[in-house]
Amino acid sequence: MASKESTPDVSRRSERSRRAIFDAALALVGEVGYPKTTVEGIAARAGVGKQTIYRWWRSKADVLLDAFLDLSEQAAEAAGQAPYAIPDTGDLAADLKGVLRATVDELQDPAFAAPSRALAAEGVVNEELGRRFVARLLLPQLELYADRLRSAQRAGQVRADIDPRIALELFVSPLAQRWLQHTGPISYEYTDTLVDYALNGLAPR
Amino acid sequence: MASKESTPDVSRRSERSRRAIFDAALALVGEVGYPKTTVEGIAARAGVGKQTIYRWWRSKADVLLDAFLDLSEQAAEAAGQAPYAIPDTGDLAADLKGVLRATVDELQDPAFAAPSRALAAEGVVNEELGRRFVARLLLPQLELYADRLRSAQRAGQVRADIDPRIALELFVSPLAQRWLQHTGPISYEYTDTLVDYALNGLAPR
DNA sequence: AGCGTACGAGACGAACCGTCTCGTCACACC
DNA sequence: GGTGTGACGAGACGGTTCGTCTCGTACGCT
Repeated sequence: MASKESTPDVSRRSERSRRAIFDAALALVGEVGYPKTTVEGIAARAGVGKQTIYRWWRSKADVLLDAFLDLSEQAAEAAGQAPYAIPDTGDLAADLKGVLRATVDELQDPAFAAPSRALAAEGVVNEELGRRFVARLLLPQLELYADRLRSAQRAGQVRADIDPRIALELFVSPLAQRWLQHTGPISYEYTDTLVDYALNGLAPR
Repeated sequence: MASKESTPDVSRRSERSRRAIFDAALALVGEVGYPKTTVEGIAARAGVGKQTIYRWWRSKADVLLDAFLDLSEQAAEAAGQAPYAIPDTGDLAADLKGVLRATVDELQDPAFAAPSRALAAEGVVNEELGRRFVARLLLPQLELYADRLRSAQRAGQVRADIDPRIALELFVSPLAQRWLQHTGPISYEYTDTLVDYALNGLAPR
């Protein structure tokens, strides 16, 4: 006897509907924007009853989070084995600049940017969803930077007393803020500059 | 003959209603959250007809932006003459740490944080409003940091070839991102560390 | 084979939306 | 001061979406 609140019988779930809902949600967010995307609209486009959505998710934000996670997994598989590991050529500055340039490209891709923006915005105001978004998407990404910085510490290219988890924010957060809040333009030149400033510092050497 | 689209006769506007709407909007956002704040709710609480709100603003986000700008001005006046100018004692690190600590306190204040969060979130997804939010609130703040950094450049404490507008992001953006996206805790120790890392760089000196 | 349950479809009341229409009253203008 | 214009509070209105519910159908465990 399953608890009344728990999700229904997962083994009988229609994979076909699940995928159709993901596709419809991502498409709608890209086409009409997040605020105008409705559960009814998703259901209609997916050829699915509303109840089927409400049976498995609690809100449209929930649907979009799962849809985006699914999209990310697909993208990761398509991109090859290691999902977005940061290269380690021994040249820290070059490695970081390369990854940030790839991120810049990603942020310009509407298919990726629209749902990502929507989820980030929802997370700002809805703490519970925000924490899930961060834990499942953002933090794993940040951890890759931390790993690369630790490697640089072992190589003596970064001071040993530096906390990698904070250090990475010096170049990641500015890019994130410019993108999210439109506080400035985004370009390769900009991210390259961030890396240079972060590694060398603002004070004269 | 005024254009049909322009705002109605401003000289006949009720200041009483304007203030009541601001108070109600800020109170509701703080109490029930931004998504559950409605135009009808604001009108009812302010003791005002809905039309009076739609006559002067286009959306609840617009109302909240004006309400928050008003709140900021009041706070600035109450805090004294110069609105949040960054002190210049000659010790750049200490000055920055002081201001950032004050910002940390501000971000913990619910009366200030709730509407600020709501506007930031709306701005992420609504670019037009986002740009106004940034132009009228965020950029003026950032310019103060840029000014302080330019002063430090003249004093030889910051390299002359550094772009102050980008440099300030090294310590401002990480704090912003942690606060907005809940990517990590916020504390004096954290912001102090950011300033140290940014000024001295991650690489060994 | 059959039972159970997820499914598509859509009806339902509730909440808000944004527009509109009242009658009232404050204030700008003369 | 007197007058008339237009903003005001109030709320009715149709439309949209919400989240719940109730059907009959058909898929998939056991």
